[in-house]
Amino acid sequence: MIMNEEEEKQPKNYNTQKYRTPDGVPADIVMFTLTKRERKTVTKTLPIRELKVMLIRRRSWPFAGKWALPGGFCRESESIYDAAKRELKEETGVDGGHLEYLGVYSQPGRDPRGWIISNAFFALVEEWMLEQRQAADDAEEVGLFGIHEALEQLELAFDHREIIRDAYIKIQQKMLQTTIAKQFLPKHFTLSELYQVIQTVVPEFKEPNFIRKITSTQSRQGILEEVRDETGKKLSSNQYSQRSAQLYMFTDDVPLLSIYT
Amino acid sequence: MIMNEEEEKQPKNYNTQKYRTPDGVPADIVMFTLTKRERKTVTKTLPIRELKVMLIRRRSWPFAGKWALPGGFCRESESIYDAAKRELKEETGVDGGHLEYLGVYSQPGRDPRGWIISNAFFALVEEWMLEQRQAADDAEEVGLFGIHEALEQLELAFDHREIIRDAYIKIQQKMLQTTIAKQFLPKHFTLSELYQVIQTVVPEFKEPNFIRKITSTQSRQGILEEVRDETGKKLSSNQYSQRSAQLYMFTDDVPLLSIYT
DNA sequence: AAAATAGTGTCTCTGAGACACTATATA
DNA sequence: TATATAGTGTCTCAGAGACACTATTTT
Repeated sequence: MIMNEEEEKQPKNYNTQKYRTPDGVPADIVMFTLTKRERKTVTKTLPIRELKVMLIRRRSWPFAGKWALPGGFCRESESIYDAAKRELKEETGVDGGHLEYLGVYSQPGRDPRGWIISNAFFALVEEWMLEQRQAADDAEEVGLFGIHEALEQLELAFDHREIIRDAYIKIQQKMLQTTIAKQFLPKHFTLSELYQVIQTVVPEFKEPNFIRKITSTQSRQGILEEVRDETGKKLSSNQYSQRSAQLYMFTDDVPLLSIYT
Repeated sequence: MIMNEEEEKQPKNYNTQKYRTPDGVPADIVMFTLTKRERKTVTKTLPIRELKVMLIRRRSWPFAGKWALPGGFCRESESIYDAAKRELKEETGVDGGHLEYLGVYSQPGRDPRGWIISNAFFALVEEWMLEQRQAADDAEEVGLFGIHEALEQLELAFDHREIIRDAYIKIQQKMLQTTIAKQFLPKHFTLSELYQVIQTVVPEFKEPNFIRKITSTQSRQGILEEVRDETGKKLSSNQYSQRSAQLYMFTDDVPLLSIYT
């Protein structure tokens, strides 16, 4: 911000505490991860994937014993996004991961401690980041829950059920309309893996001709690219199947969708 | 929220003012309107439309004399959305209009008055609502500016340029991906009007076969519906053209887009 | 050979895109 | 009659959807 001298002088009679002010503005984070569990079968097969949410069991009032989103109060010297980033790092020990703003939760009475306005984020992190966290700080009870278990069976603190529900809706939208699937995949992946990741987050997604469409249609060509070696030969992998499958990677293209075209 | 007795008892030693707390959490609103100006031509023609933003000239420190978004501080007894709704009503005198959350602005130093975290909204209102406002309260200087004028030429208070830019990006996205165009149209409208509204908000939008596509394609049939009278006869209007044009209305369908299908 | 997954051939039908054409009303 | 806007005829080609088929590798 650029200001000139004149307007920068704060009037002597200006009092910031004239009105009741909030008691705190925390950032709470819905941390999603996609767990991968190898299946013990006779033949090679894709691992079972599951969308999970990380929660922390509260130890003190209010909602002691209930599960809650990780989060922390924002400080005056940082933006709310910075606070969320700091919190994410504290929980995972890692700087990376997708972190995105979700919304503000300000219903009066949502926090018995006072007038506390929460800013929610969601993060997509890798499973190992959370495991690291659990090892580092075993003073706090950390849990990884399937999204439906968290939403339907757990006793949650504050309005965190609502926040998790909103985050789930948003991640499903984003999974179909952006390329965040890449957050849950290695750099190079097969189309079956991609399909499985999409279906894990959005079970309703069904696309019988998925491979055909994604490879043959002009409009989709932009977002995926075949992986090739130095000589230009296409690379494939048979990690999860008998016949080896072509490897793909996301490009940096962000497709723009419209209902009118 | 349902709580049992036990956990609801606030510990005596709990002090909500242990830490520095924010000095206020306002809701600021980017109020968009689409002005319609009749053209004086020999033949009937569509009015010229323009996307405008309503701003208020600040009278006191800080940023006295600069243009700013309308807004007001949130009270303890209301949610931030309620505060925005209240503010919108104060400015327009009307309860209606599309009001949607935009995001939080919390960069340290953004407000010289202290630690003030703004929650931005955008609203789509009709022009007459703002005219009413201007008449009601002539103590305050109100201005309607073209979006590009506001972004590129005006001296704006706080970080309001950034907020307006973000709101502009969001309204453009929403215009293409949802049916908010209906906020800028009468209940019944012609396809030329719809096309013009879309182009006014998103100048890059070009669709030579617009009428053909929107009427002939299955996937689009869901969102628009022909207007008919009681006997089922299609209704048309020649308000803006020689030959009368079919009238349409939006259905309640919300199309779900995906980059993978 | 059987099984499992990857990927193709091929057919049908919808719809996008282009452009010239017709239709309706007004100056 | 000229003009302005609304809307259609028609052709070509891309691509969606279905389903049987082939390809590759492991058991």
